[in-house]
Amino acid sequence: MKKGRLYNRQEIELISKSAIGKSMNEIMKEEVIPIGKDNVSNKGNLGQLVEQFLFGMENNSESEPDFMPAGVELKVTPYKKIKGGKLSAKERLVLNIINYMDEYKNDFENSHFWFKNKTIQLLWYLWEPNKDNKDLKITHEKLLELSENEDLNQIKEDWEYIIKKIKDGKAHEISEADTMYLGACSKGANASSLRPQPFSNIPAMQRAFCFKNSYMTQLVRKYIGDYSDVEKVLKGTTDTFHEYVNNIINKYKGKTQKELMQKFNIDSNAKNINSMLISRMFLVKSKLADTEEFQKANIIPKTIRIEKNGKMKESISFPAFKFTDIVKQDWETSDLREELETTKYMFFVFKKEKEEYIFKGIKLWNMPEMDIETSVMDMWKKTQDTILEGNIVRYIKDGKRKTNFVGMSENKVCHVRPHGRNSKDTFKLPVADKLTGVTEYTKQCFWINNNYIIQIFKEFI
DNA sequence: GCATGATCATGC
DNA sequence: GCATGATCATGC
Repeated sequence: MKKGRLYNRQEIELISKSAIGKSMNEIMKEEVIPIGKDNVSNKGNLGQLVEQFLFGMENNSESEPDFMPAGVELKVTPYKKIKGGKLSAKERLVLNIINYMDEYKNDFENSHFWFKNKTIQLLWYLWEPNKDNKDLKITHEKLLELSENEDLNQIKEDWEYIIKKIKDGKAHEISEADTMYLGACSKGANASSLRPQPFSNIPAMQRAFCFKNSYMTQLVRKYIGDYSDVEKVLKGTTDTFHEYVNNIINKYKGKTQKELMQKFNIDSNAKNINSMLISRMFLVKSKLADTEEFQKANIIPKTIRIEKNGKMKESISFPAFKFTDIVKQDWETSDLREELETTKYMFFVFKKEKEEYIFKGIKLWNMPEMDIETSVMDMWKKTQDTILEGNIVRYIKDGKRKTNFVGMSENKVCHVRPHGRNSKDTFKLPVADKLTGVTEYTKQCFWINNNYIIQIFKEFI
């Protein structure tokens, strides 16, 4: 039988199936193929170990697919259980590094991305906390043929978007949140892993193509479990996501809130009335944010109101954070940084004219890297310090506690403010507050400043 | 009118 | 009962 890199597609699939139900330790014990044993790394890099012990391949960093001439790329990737018993990808799937100097010369069909990744043999393992990597079990496999994939058109559109940024001399402005399914994630230790780009003198952060974490989560749910209850936005249409969204927006643009409420037969004075309206526009029963396409692309819909004077009264809230989580994290791997780098926001704009809010359209936006790495980082680190030092309450006046958290006037992009049912809705503090001695405090969250975000809505004002 | 603390209505 | 998106209330 042929070996290692020379396996054909059927053999690759067969061997992959034979690994199901086994941990790396078990596979290594079997010693089916004891090749390359001398340079086994003990770091527990499962991808490398699978290559060596399951397929008998030497480690390589070739720029062609792992199996040649079969043209199959091997990927070993984790998923996990999250609350409610649902499954989720644990990581984005990192594909090939983007060579800014070369990749733009190609069409999608002869791109390096396509050459390397058009056929991917996936091996999924279930990640569990506090377990050695080599004890985690491989549970599922799937040969992913991108050419037959229902998402191919979107993936191609994403690839072209990234390439266009390179051609425009804007490789340094690329963000993983730019695109829907195929992203360009940063690769390298930190922001100092810079590379030249062909149409600008500004060095750009090294990036790799990846399937976004959100996209991988949907693959996990589709091929491993939990898929049935996910509602699709695109039903019985050949439109792409963006075309479909545009059609819907054009249909309702210019209508007043009252007209929309009548049309959809909603009578409510809920604070989230506008988000109820947009769910109805898209004909979805669940929340728009919970639909397959929004989940896969990690797009979060938000409604905003612009007042007659062209300003927003309110800032934009995030879910409450846990004080105990913030102190455990580093900025580089923090939840907030991860979210801002990978999330695209779809703002549904309602503007007040005369005495009525009118639906004006949508704006897709993700926060520029520059703001994340300066203002947001600054706020996050100060928040962590404040909690760690137990230095939350500054003083109390009229029964209201003034805090030392970063305020709106202190930071151009974002701030920290309460976010709970009321002031008694609290989370535990890791360190008791010095002034008051309390060991729990009103839930807080990060907010995007209204006077920062308003600048992106110029076209609606 | 802005900044900040506080809270509401919904849906699961 | 809780998380969440969204907005209200008040003092300077």
